[in-house]
Amino acid sequence: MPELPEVEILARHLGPLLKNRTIRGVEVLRKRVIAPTTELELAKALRGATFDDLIRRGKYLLFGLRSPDRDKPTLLLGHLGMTGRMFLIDPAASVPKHAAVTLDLGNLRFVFEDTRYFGRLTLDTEALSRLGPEPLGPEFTPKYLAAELKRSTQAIKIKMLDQSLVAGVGNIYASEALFCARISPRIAARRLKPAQISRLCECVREVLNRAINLGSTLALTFAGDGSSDGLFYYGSDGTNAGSLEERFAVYDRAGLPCGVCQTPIRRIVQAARSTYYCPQCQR
DNA sequence: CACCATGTTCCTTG
DNA sequence: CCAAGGAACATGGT
Repeated sequence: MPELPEVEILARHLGPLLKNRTIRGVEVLRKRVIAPTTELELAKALRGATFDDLIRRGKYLLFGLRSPDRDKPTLLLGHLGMTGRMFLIDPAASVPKHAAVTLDLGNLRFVFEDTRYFGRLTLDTEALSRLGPEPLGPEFTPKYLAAELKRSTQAIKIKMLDQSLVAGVGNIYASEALFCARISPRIAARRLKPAQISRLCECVREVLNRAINLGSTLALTFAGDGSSDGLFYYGSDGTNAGSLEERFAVYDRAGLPCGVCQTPIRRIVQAARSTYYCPQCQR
């Protein structure tokens, strides 16, 4: 569940649940997800530490912890990769098959589970230094975007996925934002006109905000039960998540009619990833 | 068996 | 040095 809106919703839910809980033990089941931190370093930094705050930056989660024996707060960086999830379970309950890291919180167990193990939970915060501005923050302006795009020959869709351009937009919302802005995903970034850049800037904010607002309305438990614990965006469960077509105008809708002009939505491959767009509306 | 999947990093090429 | 392209990572669903 991993683009900016989903990470934002997770942070809002998990933050209050973790606040003031102290870590009693650390269990690493997949070393690769904590790299380059070692098991020893992680256990040393986290055991006895207490959760303070949880914020999102791009698609990253930043856990702030305080320790009785340390002056400075400890920062723990999380990333969900493609399939990562984080939730709290009863310590007596079984740990999921692809659990990568678990934290003993006494009467609760924090679980970071990730079937593909592309995610991260690490003390290494270097990745943050490579991130561009927050799309919902004040730095992400048409002026900024124009300056960044003017030398790039890359297709705008591919450029939107560049986390150093803007942090948090992924494959789904890149397609959605370009549809909203009526811009062809194939056009070279440097060819965008000022009016298009302004629309794109606004549309990025709009699609992300709408997804966050939708996520805020859902009753999520983050209990790891698989139905309402954060998989609000793919999920079989149309019950509280709403169907895909209610949420996405073009993503995963190849062959289905465009909601504006009825032209069939097209799927193309760019940088080895699917892009969906309306060939009529997006010129 | 084939192809597809919400992401990032590393290596190569130009 | 930089931009861009592609492979790798790992597992599961269809």
